[in-house]
Order: sequence, then C-alpha cells, then structure tokens
Amino acid sequence: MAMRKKRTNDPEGMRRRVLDVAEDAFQARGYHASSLGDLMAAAGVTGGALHHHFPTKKALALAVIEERVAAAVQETWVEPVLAAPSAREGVRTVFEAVAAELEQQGYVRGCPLNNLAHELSLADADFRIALADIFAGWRRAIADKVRADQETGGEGGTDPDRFAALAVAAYSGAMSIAKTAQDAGVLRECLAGLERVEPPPSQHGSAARRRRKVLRRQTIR
Amino acid sequence: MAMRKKRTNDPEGMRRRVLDVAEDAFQARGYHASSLGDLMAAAGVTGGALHHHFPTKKALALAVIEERVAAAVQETWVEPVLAAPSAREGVRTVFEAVAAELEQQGYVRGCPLNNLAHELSLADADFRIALADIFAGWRRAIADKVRADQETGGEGGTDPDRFAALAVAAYSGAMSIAKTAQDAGVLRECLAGLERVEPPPSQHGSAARRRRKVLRRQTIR
DNA sequence: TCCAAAACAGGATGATCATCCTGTTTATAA
DNA sequence: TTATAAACAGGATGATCATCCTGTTTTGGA
Repeated sequence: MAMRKKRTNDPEGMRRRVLDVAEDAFQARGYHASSLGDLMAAAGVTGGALHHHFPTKKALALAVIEERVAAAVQETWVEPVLAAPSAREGVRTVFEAVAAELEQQGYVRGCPLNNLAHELSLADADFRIALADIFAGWRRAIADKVRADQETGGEGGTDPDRFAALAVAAYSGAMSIAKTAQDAGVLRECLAGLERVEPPPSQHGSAARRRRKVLRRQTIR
Repeated sequence: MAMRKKRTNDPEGMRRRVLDVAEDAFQARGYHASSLGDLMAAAGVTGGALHHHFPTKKALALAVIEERVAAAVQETWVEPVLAAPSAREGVRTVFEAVAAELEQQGYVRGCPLNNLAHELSLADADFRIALADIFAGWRRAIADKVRADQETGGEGGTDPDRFAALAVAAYSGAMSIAKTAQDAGVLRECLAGLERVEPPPSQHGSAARRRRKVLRRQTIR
C-alpha cells in the first residue's frame, strides 16, 4: 500500500530554484568551480529538468547574469541612488549600507557583477557583452543622477560621467580588496576618499570655473 | 645514422618556462580554465617534469602569485610610484602608462592580481593570503610615499592610507570595467577623478584646516 | 670512477563533468 | 476524450583533467 507518487509540473518554480542555487554558487565558488551536478543536488532537480530549462551551462550563466546579477545591481545601487536626495548622498548611502552588511555577516563574498566579470568576460563574447551592459547601466544611472542634481542647482561643476566612473570603479575595486582581505574596512576608506572628490559647491565660484576648463579637455577623449 | 638524442638538465630554465606559460594562461583564461595539459603543451614540458617542479596545480598557482604577480605589481606600480617626485604624480604616471599601453595593444586582459584574486581568494586560504599580502604591499607603498611627500612639505592634509586605498581601488575597479568593456577609456576617467581628491595644497590653508578635522574622525575606525 | 639524488619522460588511472538520449508523466487545447 | 507538446526523470557517454607511478637519464660529490 505504498502511496502513489504524484508529480506536479511547476516550470517557473523549478527555473527559479535553479537560478537561485546557480546565482549563489557562481557568487561563492565561481562559474568553472560550480558543477552542474552540484547545482542539481543543491536545487533538488534532475538532469532532465535542468537540461529542459537550460540546455547548456552557458545558457544558465547567461540567465543568471541577465536576470539575477543585473537585478542585484539595480536593487543595491541604482534604486538607492535614484531615491537619494543627491547622487553624492546616494553613493554614500550604498557604500555605508554594504559595509555595514558585510561587517555584520563577518565575511565578504564580493560583488557578483565583478566576480563573474573577471572570470567570464574574456572567455566568451556573450558573457562579456551582458556584463558590460550592466556596468554601463550602473554608471549611467549615477551620471544621470548627477546631471539631475545640477539642474536643480546642486553639484556645481562635477563632471557626471567622471564622478560615476570613479564611484563605480572605487566600489568595485574596494570590493575586490575587501574580498581578498576578508575585511570591509577598505570600503569605508574609499568612501571617505570619494567624498573628497571635487568637493560640493563652495560659495566662491573660482573652483567651479577652474573645473570647467578641465572638463572641456576631458570631453575630447 | 640517426642522431643520438642528448638531454640537458636545466631545472631553472624549465621552471621558468612553466611559470611563463602559467602566468600567461592564468591571466588570459583564469586558473580553472587552464588545464595542466594545455600548460605542458605550451611550455613544451612533460608531465614528469612539471610534476617534479610543481607537485600540484595549486603549488604552481601559488608560485605564479608569489613570484610573478607580486613582481608585476612591484614593477608596474610600486617602483614607478617610488621613483616619482610625489605619490600623486606617480599614480598619474602609472594610470597613463597603463592606459596608453592598453590602447595601443587594442585589448584588455585585466590586472593579473585582480583576476586571480577574484577567482581564487574564496577557493583557498593560502591563495587568499598570498593575494592579500600583495594588495597590502601595494597600498602601503603608496601610503608611505604620501607620508614621505608630507615630510618634505608637499601633500598637505591628504590622509595617506585613504589616498592609497582609493588609488588602488579605483585602479582595480577601472581595470575590471575596462576588461569587461574592452575599452581602457574608463582608466582615464578615473584618473581625472582621482586627481581631484583633496586637491593639492592650496596657498590658502583654510582647506587644509578643514581637512585635518575630518582626518581625525577617520582615524578612529 | 662510482653512486645517490635530482631531473626528466611518458603513460596509467580514477574521478569528474557537461551534454545527450530515451522514456514517462503532466498539462493544454481541440 | 484525445492528440500534442511541454515538463520531468534518470541513466549513458565520451571527453577532460589532475595526480600518480614506474622507469630512464643526467648531474655532482665522494
């Protein structure tokens, strides 16, 4: 009198479970070090099911990048920056929030975008382009926010693209160092430095004029 | 009348050839994506010889990190910064030199330290510590240079550790972005931003005083 | 000269891994 | 109800890979 086993098809749920464990594994161990067998076991999914939703490992990774990594950048960076009173304050908020989170959880796994970017962008053009798009959107969001600040009077002569590039690079690099040192302290140091870049509009105006000149040279590139 | 094949033992040369191809392969394809078979073929080395000099793949990677990656950071960063008139000028020199080199060779393979740091620092504690030491030495060299500048009168209130952390992070992050975008332009943008961090000592002195205060707060961390 | 250790050769091995394939079950629409 | 496709199961397969092992050659000191 063994119970009749009933199976229920749940394609979305199964796909989601696979993406969940893949996102986690790629983040923790990387793409090459994560075997599909491990993922199948962790997700409780058979080979047939996995292959049905993701015919190749590359397809799975591409989905992780486009659906999960992009969303992570959106949630941890783009949305907080857009919601902040200014780009500068948004950047500070994110740095501090991430640093606090890392310090509390006691270990640093690194930035998912950076981790995959290093391992995959030279390996495959599709990977590289998908990852580059995320970097570009991230930078554009910050630069646009600086431009919006400028139109409402704030953030005098700061070059939007330059500030965005430095913010994203400083964060990415700081996360690399933090991951290697397993210490989030460098994030706070970088934030402190970042806050001293082209300090907020002073009352003088001379600084703004000087900056303008260099900005034009910069635009040539 | 076939020639008698003569073999000549050359342990140092063989070890060097293996490290050469391993350094290159780890940089271009990463650790996991580089098989020992590939390395043996590229170096023209047999399995026995490889195993004699490097009993495991990990031992080989550790040697690459400690002997090659550390040396690369020393040559491209530490020595130029020490040789420069000031830390600030040294940082600019390196950024510009690397950007120019990347633009001329047409592609970006990324920073060897960063590439391996991302792939290996969570995988193995020995890897992680070896890589963290290189990061630490890199930062310390820049910070020490700032301190030396200050003792000879330059670089007023700039916090040495903060400046070093930001320089290293900005460079590492910019290289990540450049590698993903296959465009070194972001390096120049980050350098431009970096040069506007706590701008060099003005004649006024008011700025220096303001900076001092924040610097003290920073030291608490 | 002789001998022990280092240096090198090259194949064996067992494990792992991504993909594929043949079925079976479930859902959907006609 | 029935036909059809999607969803899932689970094993097969061939390739790859790091390590190991046995044997040979070279080297340097006694």
